[in-house]
Amino acid sequence: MGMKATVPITVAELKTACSQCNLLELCLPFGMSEDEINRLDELVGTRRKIKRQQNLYRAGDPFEAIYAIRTGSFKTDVLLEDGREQVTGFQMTGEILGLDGISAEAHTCNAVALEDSEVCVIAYGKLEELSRVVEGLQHQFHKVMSREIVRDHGVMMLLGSMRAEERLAAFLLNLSQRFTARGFSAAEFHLRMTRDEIGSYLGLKLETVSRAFSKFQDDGLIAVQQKHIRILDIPGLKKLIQRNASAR
Amino acid sequence: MGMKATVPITVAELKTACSQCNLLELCLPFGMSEDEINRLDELVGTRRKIKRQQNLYRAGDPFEAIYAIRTGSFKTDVLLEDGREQVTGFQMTGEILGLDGISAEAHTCNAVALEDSEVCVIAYGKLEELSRVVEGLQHQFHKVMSREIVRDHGVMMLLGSMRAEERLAAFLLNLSQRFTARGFSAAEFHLRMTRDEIGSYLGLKLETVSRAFSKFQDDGLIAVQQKHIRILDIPGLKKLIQRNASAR
DNA sequence: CGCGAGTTTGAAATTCTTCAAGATCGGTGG
DNA sequence: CCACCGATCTTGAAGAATTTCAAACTCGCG
Repeated sequence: MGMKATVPITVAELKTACSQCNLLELCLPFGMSEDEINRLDELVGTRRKIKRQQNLYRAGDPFEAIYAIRTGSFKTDVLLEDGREQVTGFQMTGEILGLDGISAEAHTCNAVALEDSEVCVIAYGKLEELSRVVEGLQHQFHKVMSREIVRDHGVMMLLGSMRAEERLAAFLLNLSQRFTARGFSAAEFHLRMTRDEIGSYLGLKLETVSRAFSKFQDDGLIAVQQKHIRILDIPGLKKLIQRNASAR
Repeated sequence: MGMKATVPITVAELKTACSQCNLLELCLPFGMSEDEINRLDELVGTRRKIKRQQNLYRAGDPFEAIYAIRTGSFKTDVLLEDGREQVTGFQMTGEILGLDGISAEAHTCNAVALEDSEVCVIAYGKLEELSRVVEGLQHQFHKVMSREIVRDHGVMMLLGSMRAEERLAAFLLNLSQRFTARGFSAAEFHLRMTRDEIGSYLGLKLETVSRAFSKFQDDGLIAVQQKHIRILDIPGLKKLIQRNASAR
């Protein structure tokens, strides 16, 4: 096991050049010039595979890196002492995980893979360093963080002001839109999360989620078969969110 | 009204040196070296006074600056087409407003002064520029954004997994802790927001908020007199949050 | 083929909201 | 100086939404 400086390494196995990545328009480099993106190659140290149900990180883990999802999907959640779980988000390819850790130099939530997944590991120190010289990277990184804040406000709106069916409609439309952005069907997809996880995210019990799914099916808005969803009436779902003027 | 280059200007009226500010440990410069803080003087362009009930910015306004609260307090909210309001946060001195605007170069929520207030205007372009050369500023700014994300997750926990009384208890404890950090009493303070605004923030109707206040008073946890709050039993409030194991 | 995790559905219980009516407060004008 | 006004807050009672509890169903997998 001697170390030989000349041992050839298949770099592609370990590192991922952002410039070669097909997730460019969804991920951190979005909006950067070609020139700038080429300077990002040192940014992504390694990739890391995470098996379904495994943690990418846990609350309390020291913060060292943020992660860009290359394949697969995740949920993030926070736990209360008494065991209550709140899912704070579901993330898919191109989205960034771990931003919560910057504030206290430790992660504050758990990130769990919903399926076998792979992430690009972006050492945070390197990111700060590089974003001091690559303006586009600095700006894009700020945008990513800000987008997360805006997204969170949307979830608050959902949880604080919408009723059960509106929440689920908003959730489905959000998924649909994100699948579309990734080149998948807007109308047909597989849920990677359980009813319980959806419920936790939406502030509802799993039975309530299930009932809302059934109701949508009865109303001809969607076709559900366990985790397989087909949206039949997108405008109908949209109307649901905006019309029910009665708040909670 | 001729312009004379030699007219003496009382700079202190227009600009605020961070290095002279008593909010240092609460605000953006927190954690930076004295040396670094001295390089911040060009950062804060002007101060701006906002009267009670007036907007610092509105959803849709072009994004140009973030704001540090010097005096007073604010709420931020998002509105749905049908008029529903979701208060996304209450901010006090030293806290930063406007981070939501970075993502789309336009603000996505409204910021309204809850009392006559004053903010430091931090031009965003200048902030990016300066944070490329002042490492401490870069890092602190990232921390501020990350902290906002963590805070939002806490609100999601609140809205998604707690019942009415738990939410109010968590809200009061959070206020108490933030007042303490500012050198005010942890146990006695004036609420700057209405029951309706608290309700919107907590995902409850104002009557529910009022009833929870009354209940806490009956239980000897607090003394309420309209907006004046005296907390009598902080451990009691804390227990409320963690003990009620039954989730929603 | 059967097991178990995840899902659906029903009925009762609970929490929160809605509607309605008074009460309280700070400020204003006679 | 005081009565009154509007805004805000409190409280009660009825109603609605969601949860809880319980039981049965479905599907993929060993």
